[in-house]
Amino acid sequence: MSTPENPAPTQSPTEPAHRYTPALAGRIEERWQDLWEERGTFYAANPSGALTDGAGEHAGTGQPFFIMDMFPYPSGAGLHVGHPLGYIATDVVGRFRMMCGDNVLHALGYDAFGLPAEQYAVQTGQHPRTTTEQNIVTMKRQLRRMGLAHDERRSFATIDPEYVRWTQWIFLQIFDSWYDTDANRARRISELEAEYEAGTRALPDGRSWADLSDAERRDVVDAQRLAYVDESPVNWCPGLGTVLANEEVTADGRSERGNYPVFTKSLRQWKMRITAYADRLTDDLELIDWPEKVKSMQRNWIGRSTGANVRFDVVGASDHDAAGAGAQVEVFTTRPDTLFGATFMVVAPEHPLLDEVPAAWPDGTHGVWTGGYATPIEAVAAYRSEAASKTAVERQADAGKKTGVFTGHLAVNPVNGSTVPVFTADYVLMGYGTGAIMAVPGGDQRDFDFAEAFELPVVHTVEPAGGLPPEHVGAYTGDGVAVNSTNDEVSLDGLGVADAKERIVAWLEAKGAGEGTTTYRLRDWLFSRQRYWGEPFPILWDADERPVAVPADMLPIDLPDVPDYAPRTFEPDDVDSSPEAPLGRNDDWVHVTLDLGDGPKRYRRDTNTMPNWAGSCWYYLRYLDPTDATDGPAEGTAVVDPELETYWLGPRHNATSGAAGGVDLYVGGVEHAVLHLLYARFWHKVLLDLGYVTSIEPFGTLFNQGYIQAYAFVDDRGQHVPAAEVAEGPGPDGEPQYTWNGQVVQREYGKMGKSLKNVVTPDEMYEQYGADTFRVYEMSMGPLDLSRPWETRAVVGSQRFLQRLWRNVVDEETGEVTVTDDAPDAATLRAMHRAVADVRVEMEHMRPNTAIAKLITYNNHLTGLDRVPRSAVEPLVLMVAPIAPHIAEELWHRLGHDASLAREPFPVADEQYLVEDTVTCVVQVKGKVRGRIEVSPSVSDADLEAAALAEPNVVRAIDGAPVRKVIVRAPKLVNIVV
RNA sequence: GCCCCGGUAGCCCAACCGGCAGAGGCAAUCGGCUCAAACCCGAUCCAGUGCGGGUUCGAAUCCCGCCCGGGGCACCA
Repeated sequence: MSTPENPAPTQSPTEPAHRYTPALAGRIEERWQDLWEERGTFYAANPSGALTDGAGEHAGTGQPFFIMDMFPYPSGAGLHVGHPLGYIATDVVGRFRMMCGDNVLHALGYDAFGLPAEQYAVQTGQHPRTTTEQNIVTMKRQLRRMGLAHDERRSFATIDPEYVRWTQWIFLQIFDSWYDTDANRARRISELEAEYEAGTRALPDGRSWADLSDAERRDVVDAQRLAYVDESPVNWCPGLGTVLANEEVTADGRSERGNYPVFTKSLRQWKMRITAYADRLTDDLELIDWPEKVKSMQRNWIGRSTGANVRFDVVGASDHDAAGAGAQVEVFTTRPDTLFGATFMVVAPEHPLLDEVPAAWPDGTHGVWTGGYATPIEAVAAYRSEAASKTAVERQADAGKKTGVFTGHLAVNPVNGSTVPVFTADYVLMGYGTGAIMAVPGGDQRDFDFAEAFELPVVHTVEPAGGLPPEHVGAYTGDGVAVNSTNDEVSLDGLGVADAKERIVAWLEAKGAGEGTTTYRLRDWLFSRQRYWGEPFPILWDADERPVAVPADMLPIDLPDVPDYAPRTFEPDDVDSSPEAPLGRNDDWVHVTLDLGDGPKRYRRDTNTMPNWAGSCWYYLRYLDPTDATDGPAEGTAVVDPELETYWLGPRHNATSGAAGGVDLYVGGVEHAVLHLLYARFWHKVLLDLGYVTSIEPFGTLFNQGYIQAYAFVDDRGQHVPAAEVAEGPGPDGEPQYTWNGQVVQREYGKMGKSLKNVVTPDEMYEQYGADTFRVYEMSMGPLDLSRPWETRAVVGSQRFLQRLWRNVVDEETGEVTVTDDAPDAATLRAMHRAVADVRVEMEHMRPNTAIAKLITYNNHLTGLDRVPRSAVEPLVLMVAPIAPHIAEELWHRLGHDASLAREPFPVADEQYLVEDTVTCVVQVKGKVRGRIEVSPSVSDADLEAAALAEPNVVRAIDGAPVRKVIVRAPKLVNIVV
């Protein structure tokens, strides 16, 4: 077995024995990876407990710095070169922070439950646990070979029973909570019961607690839990055989995963009351350092909008039958100031008002309103069934086209007593606001379109200064002042929009006709799935079909063996199908007899599993305290030791941590903007309310990395051809042309994927270049947040850089270290300190691409020297270390240092070498460069101006014209205006 | 339709608060090394910053209006 010091002879006899070849790089890399592991080099020290650093010490004076990657899904397909980009970036930051003296915590776990793992297992006919664990082993090997500075002791997978235990434990905490809107936080169910018992809190429906049976009391409480079961319309996806959360359904009504149709079906399902946190989830975005794009996506998804609920009396109907007599319809509007312009109403087709409609059309019904039907009953029934049968896709396609029908109901506008017709139309959604709107065609384009189609009157109640131009057609949605908005008691005329809103809301509230309110687009999170590969719910159903929490000491509830773990799926468009949970297939598991303190009883286990998001909702906490309760409080009842949470995550736990605390750097793709990131924030806030954490937000700083894209090539038949075998050459017109086996192929730009035949794997890169070269290339391709194309042939540039670095220290022929102990010359000193100063700035701002450029520049300077001074190259080796750690460790070692450089201080520039002896001053005439003069950096404005005016080329350019103005920016620039 | 990001050399990308358009890499060309080639070393070539206006002594950078590419949202009252 050869060692890096004594490499095996290379194939080619002419190749120097000690050249930095891929083979040598590989030996160096694997040796250091073993050494780091043996020494525990990257062990992060907790302030107390079992986890110390590699030397057995607890956390010292270094600032805690917690770095995280969005953890991977161990796919069966293996990694391609695009996947590790973020992992390398966080590794570079982590190693850099370590060299800056921070106590860095960086580890990687695996998100291993979920649909793809299950589907892969079904395909290969194996148990999901088998395939998932195999995939994790493969992925760990690929990632280890990259040399990531992770604390391996803190790695885990969400499928580990010890992890599942805590996922289920958190679920039970949420189940055991309700939201106190007065205190604006979650509290324990026992406190709710105590307040009901004491009579200090009224029951929602006004009944008396004392009068209720035990069963009734449980129903009251169960309905208020943050994790609750209810029957309501949910997203049912027959193609996947499970229900889905709103966040998992695309805008055109298909499943995000698998792209199957999704139908609305009323089912009894578990939900999480995330809506209780809508305000805090919106407001606290102010406290964290996230990309504005992600923040706005979250705000958008939560969709807070303030306005008013206004009640319209429904009239007229009583003349025909009893339906609706004395009834009211409540609408939500963000523009109560336009109430005087409401000339009709629209309710969603599913609105309960339509359950009974008048038997005959009232007087004054326009022909166009009826849709040709003889009675409102027929018209509404027809429209409702038409709307119900419309798929989300069709509805989407029809957006903008206004359909609807008059319901026969008339309502009274509370501000002016005018009678307005009530229509139903599918442009009003039952799921938003109250499912009913007041239509103001003068102020809303959608209402205007509807009014035009149905010949309804238009009243403008807002006008811009100077009034609407006579040629104005359509709604006026701009700013302006109220007009036509006066009744006997209140007038809005002349008020701006904000003032008008305030005045009319006050009037509505005084009249009892409405009140100011806030609505949200966010819905409660549908939390149950009818799949096998997920966490079972720690819930038992008693004989009365009421839920009972499994005691914490009985956790985890393991997945049962079932004869078939494939989900029961259906034809993707089978609307009438219903979910069937695979866990129900094991009768022995489902039915249990347990003594929960009131004697042995029969229970039925909940057969749902949790969504994939559950495990990723709290994994950041697991990194802090990965050894379960052994590190925690004596009873072992908390998900994370409070001391560790405060140390790593608490508000202002280091110099850059904000008031919300949280992970110091969280890197991942933007695709989780509203799913994982919203759910995790919600769980974190529940844990905060219950006192388990002190940080207000889980992720203090978020960074979205770009994607590595790739070119793919297709032939005439549209078939992809292997990208690696495509040749590029000039075509007949001089433009680049691509050929494969002699035939011309077309180039496409996009993802890297098996079916596109353009996958490049990290393993190939290790083999052909080594891990360090691969790392340097990925980091030098461009800024981290930009997507860019992979180009294997360009990797050689990074390899050349490392080879030159190697040769600056080691003789390729003999393997001898060639550095001298001579003092560097002045130019080298200046170049070195310039590089040190610049590289530090680039690293601090997470710009490895420009840091590498400056390292290359300095390395090239050293290459030009006859002998490289040790003191000139050692700082370079240290600065390279975060990006290419193996070669840096090896050179550091060969330069005579016994210890790893992982915690050597990152070089600091000496100011005195940063000032140049002279600087080149540019002299412009009318903004154009006409001359250059060498001057002292400390030259005075006056001297510089005089020198500039004397410069021969400048004199020629001025050509005797009178000088009007001279702008001097000493010492770099003079601009002469003539 | 609305919102966000981007457009600089053949390609990937730099350019701080407006101050010489170029740090780095790839490719190409030439030269050196070599019996020769590859590797390696050295050098050269290449854009006036997507388009049109404006502000300024001076604009890749700031403002206005467009074009192209990528992403997000989309009958949310």
